[in-house]
Amino acid sequence: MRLSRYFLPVLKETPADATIASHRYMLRAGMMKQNSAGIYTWLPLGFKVLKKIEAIVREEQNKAGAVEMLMPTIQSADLWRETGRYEAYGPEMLRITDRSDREMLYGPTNEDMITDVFRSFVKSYKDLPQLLYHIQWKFRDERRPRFGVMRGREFLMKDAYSFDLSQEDSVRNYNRMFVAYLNTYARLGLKAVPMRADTGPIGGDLSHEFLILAETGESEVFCHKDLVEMAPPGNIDYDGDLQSIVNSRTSLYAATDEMHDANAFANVPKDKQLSARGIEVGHIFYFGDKYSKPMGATVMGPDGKDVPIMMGSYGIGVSRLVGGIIEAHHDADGIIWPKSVAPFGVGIINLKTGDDLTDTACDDLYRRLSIMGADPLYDDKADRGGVKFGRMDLIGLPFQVIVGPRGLKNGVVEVKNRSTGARQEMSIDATIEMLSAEFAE
RNA sequence: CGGGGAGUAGCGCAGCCUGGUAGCGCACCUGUUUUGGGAACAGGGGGUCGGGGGUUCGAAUCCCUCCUCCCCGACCA
Repeated sequence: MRLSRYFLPVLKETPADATIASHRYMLRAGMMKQNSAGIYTWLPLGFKVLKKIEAIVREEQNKAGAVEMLMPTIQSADLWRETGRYEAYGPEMLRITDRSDREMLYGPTNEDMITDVFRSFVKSYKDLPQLLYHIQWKFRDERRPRFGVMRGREFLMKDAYSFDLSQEDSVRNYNRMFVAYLNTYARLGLKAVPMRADTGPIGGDLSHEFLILAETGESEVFCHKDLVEMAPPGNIDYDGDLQSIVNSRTSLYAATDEMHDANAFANVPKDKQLSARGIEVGHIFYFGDKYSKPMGATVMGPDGKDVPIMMGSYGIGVSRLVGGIIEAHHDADGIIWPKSVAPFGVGIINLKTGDDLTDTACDDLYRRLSIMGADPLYDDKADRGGVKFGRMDLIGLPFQVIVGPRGLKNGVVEVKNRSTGARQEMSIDATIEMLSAEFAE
């Protein structure tokens, strides 16, 4: 993409309303624009990142055996009445009526709807287990939206739902999601720690929140230090034994403040105790027949009797992750995108547009990097060097190739690694070779 | 929902106390000179001062009311 033809409204000054890094940088880097409290327009750069994160989440869900579908954003109130949630949900649910005065709502979540889908078609235990998901916009009318996309009212969420005959069977799906989440966050460049979460009235220990550590996190967390640096499971057989992987995490202490047990935490070796703040980026949940029972979602078991389906739900806040990743990866100059989610792979800075030699070298680089799949963003605008450097640092692409007449005289360009800040001069051929290795996948 | 703060040009702000033709910086447009870390000079465009009502000869400024946004807390299947 040539910057001169892109839509990238960067801001020089920080909007007064933004107080945390991710919010500031998303506004300044032209990733989004606020429309009202907790509701944002995703501008091209932000949208591109959002879609990359979504793609990684999708790939990992598919690997784990989940099946994608899509449910609507607008739901009928009747469905929610069946589970009693229409009354119970409260003012966080955006309720609307259509032209015929039918009561509708903008979905804050989809348990009721997926249960309805399931009961419409599945009648036998032989069709279990099932694991379905979709990635869809949600709306929760938060009392206090804040921190940009970190706590928006409208947000993009991946929500998966599992259906099993028994709780024991449910654990297999639960573990699939648990492991898939570890892999997902690792690919996104995040160190997410699963922590025991409140299961509400259901009981048991089948609920975990995944949190990334960050100063600006909304929750206070306590955990064993080793959990933070633990390597992801990677490519494993999702139909194999996942329990040992899950155990490797759950055997170490980790809890948010609501679940914190100071006595248990005291048993963690002093030098391994970590108390910090965290951002919740995922939540997995087993809730049994909470929805299937009131909605009459049953299947016939091997013994010929109808039994309610045992369900779980598994959420990842996709739009929140955009902010979460920035919170984890930025410096005073701007964002530092992990390669996997960077909106573009490489930035090309032309320090003297209009100069034949420089233009030609940039065009050549741009073409070759494009073919290579490095997805370059070529700053071909007429701005001065300083403006271009600042802008490129702000939007945080992993690599910058700086091209100017001075270097070209000696046959070199400068390659800057945004993350380390290291720069080195090399020929264009060497640059292509080096970046080609970086983007080989 | 409790407490606090703020709405004046695209962004950041001053002006309000003490009423009298709406300003500054950046951004934007034109021109000239510049050009390897956010250029200089000259000229220029852009405003229902959040909305409504009131007081007054006169309201960005004083009064009433509504709306919106932000921060702290509580809340967060």
